[in-house]
Amino acid sequence: MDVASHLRSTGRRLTPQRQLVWDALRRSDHHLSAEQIQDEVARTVPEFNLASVYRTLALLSELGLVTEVQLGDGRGYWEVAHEGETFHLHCRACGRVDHHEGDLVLEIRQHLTGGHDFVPEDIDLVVHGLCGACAAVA
Amino acid sequence: MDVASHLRSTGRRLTPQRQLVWDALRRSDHHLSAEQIQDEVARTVPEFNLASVYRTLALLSELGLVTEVQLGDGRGYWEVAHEGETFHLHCRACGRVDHHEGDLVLEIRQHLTGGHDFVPEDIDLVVHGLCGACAAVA
DNA sequence: ATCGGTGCAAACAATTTGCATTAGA
DNA sequence: TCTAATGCAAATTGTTTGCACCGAT
Repeated sequence: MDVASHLRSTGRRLTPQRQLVWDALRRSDHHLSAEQIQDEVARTVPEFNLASVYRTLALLSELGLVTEVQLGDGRGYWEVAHEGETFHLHCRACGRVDHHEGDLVLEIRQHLTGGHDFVPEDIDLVVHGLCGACAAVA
Repeated sequence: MDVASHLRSTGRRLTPQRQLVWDALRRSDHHLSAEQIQDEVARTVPEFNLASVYRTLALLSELGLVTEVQLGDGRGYWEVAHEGETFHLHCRACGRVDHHEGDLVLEIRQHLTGGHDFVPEDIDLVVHGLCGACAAVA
């Protein structure tokens, strides 16, 4: 589950930059934009290059180690890839994003497989609304 | 259901540009990006301004007449707003996008309302995969 | 005659890319 | 060593905005 082996197995090199981006994502409990990753890494390695963040994310994504989520504000947010299929609960008040494992996405897949003339692959499900805390205040 | 009345009722003006953008969307059987709308309109009115397309889309969206969909390529696609809740089936081979009415989105809403500590509002569901025709060829 | 709307061009923001330099393997 | 990866800055892309002019009401 470490980057090193994933990289080596595809002939890629392990660089400090890649390790740092990966570490930042693992360490974080929430989704990070490319710029947030840069900021995070820059806390220990100032002047960390943003282009490297993007290139690393593209690579890690290709290797299936990270995933991008679109939350509706036009920029991409990244997280360590999950095992099962998950969807996102995005609070419009505090901005927090939770994942939800569970069988919902699977149900969607099954729903589609029966009858609809379509072979589902990736399912992007983002639910916008209010998280418990924010709903309580409102 | 025409733009004119919607605009007038909110004190907005009906301009040829707005009418043209609306017509282009109504006429189209699929989702259009801002640039595609410009191209479409430009067939009858060359030199149609792209900024006006964006401004018109923002306005029509605010009035609830059109909706934006994010298909994953970073740009926005637009369609005339639907009555019920729908989701999108996006074919990665031919690029076609179908909507699906039906109770799936409603089920998702219900699923969330029971137990999960979250108040769902907008549900963005895009299923990427292969449409019937493309799946047959593959 | 009023403002609201348009066109144009410049501003923006997120992401990508070309190229010379650096550094894993 | 040898080629892949980085840093930097410039280029792209989709979208937004400031402002002078124009036109729907």
